Amino acid sequence: MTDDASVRLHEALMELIQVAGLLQPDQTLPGESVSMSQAFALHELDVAAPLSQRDLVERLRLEKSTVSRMVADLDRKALLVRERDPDNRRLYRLRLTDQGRAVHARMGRHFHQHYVRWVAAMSPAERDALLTGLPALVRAIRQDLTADDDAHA
Amino acid sequence: MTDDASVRLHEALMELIQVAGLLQPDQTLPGESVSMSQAFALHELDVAAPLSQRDLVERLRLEKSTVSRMVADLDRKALLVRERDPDNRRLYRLRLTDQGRAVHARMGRHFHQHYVRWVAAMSPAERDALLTGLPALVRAIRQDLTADDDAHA
DNA sequence: CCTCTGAGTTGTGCGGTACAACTATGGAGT
DNA sequence: ACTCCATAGTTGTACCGCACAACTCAGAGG
Repeated sequence: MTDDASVRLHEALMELIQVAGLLQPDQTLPGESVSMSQAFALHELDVAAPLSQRDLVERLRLEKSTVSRMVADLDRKALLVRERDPDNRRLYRLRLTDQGRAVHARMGRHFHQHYVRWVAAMSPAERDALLTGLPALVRAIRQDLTADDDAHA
Repeated sequence: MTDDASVRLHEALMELIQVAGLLQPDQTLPGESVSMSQAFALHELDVAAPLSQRDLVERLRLEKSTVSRMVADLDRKALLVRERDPDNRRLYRLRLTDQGRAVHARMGRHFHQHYVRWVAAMSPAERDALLTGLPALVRAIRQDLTADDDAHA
């Protein structure tokens, strides 16, 4: 039954959260002074620049004031530049600097090392299963979220 | 290659973190005033009581001072009782109260509703894949962690 | 005894977040 | 044009969860 599946999913997700150390404060790169959320912001901006702060608010699901300070901090660290959109001077056009891209790349490589070890500790069948199931789960959660938003609107 | 798998795992996990709202502050039950870590503590104590605070420190991977205050809070809320171990009065023997168990059960049911919706939004094949891959991932991460601890010791 | 270890507590500080109130830019409606 | 409202971003403030360090207290060995 799907009920049993839910229970097992619950267990597995709890364990994942615990084992991944998601209860502790943000930790990204040992030497790097960027928080978890900042790392996500760098990623978003590396993949799809330019973005406004409003865009980041939606993608990171954070409050605009939080994003405002976070972006200001990244700017201070010269990881991104904020130029006003000439067509609409209310908006920023956020772009990573070369340094920002470099930090993002370094973090990527760092995490990659973990993932490689994890993948190596799994059988091919388990790996395939994970890479099928995990994206499906993300899709399912997204679906649930949008349904919720619609109901709320 | 396992390299490609790592990359895809990276992507999937990042999306999971984002979509699950793990960047926002702790949120457990809408009406319940217990934090994420407290919820985990309740779970541990419901499954395997009595536990000492030292046990919780290990299981939750938190600092002993954090656990101390957390337990004190749960005690204040009458969700658990702290009795000293008569054989060794340094240790506590933490046990949930009936109310604590009730809160844990309510939270369980609440999350369960989410999981049911998520599972329902997945195909049977995807569901099976997830329930194969996720525990395997947890096992792989644990393996990696213990290997790390050993190297550190 | 005296010292050493281990469980738990308390003082303190920090980082990340939200909420509310603010400024400033732009788009309508009359 | 002038007013009104919506939107993008900023600033003040407060909270929560966590770690680190220094402490107390109970037990074990010499």
